[in-house]
Amino acid sequence: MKRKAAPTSQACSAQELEDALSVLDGRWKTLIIYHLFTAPVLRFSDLRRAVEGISQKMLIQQRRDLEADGVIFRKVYPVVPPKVEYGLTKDGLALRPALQALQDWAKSRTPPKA
Amino acid sequence: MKRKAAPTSQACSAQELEDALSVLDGRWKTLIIYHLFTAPVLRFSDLRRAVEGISQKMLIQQRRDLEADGVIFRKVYPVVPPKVEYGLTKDGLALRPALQALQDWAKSRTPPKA
DNA sequence: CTGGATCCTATTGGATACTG
DNA sequence: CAGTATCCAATAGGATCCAG
Repeated sequence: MKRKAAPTSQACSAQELEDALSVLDGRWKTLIIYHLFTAPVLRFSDLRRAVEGISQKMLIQQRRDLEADGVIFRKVYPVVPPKVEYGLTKDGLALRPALQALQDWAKSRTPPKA
Repeated sequence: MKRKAAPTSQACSAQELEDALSVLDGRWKTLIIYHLFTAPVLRFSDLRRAVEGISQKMLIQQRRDLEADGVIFRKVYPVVPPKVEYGLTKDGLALRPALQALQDWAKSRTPPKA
């Protein structure tokens, strides 16, 4: 679901949390970001292979959202076979601790079943 | 969107991240958890007022998911006017650093516009 | 290679009425 | 008070075809 600007008009800082989540929401965003941690930059096709399972549409769409949110940057090379590289911006990189914390949580909590 | 078990069958630990996100996904889950940080336990109506904007259906539904994921517990009092209290489990509380990190990120990144 | 545009379906989530 | 059930609208996301 799309979390738009929270209607929370109060002083409640749950607002900030919503703000952060709104950036990461979407089935693939976090995955895209995650994979961008593994390399300085990735090309479109690299990302598509990395995320694996993502449709072209989603990769473009969610990538664009992330770009709009200033999390990832896009560098286009004006060459014959189009070449575009994507990478994390300052804000994107700053997201690492948070994602790491989530990942740690997933690992540490009462082991599911497997 | 519902993030079901990631089909990622590889050794890639993006899986863990997905796992964590799947628990928090849903428009209100993080908000519910967030508000449960503010008190040891909250009653149904308390939560409803706290989250504010959430429909009864969503509160029940998402709360139940969180319960199923072992993030929050539910204590029913067999009294005349039904009384049920909700609180965070061990795993739920362990989620705090992660959510805090996200919140910090939201605050620290290039100030939007407001 | 990158990515835009459509069509289409599953899911999400909101409103409301009803029950113990 | 807490929870359920149903009807409905909005949206996310997948497949596919087209274009620079």
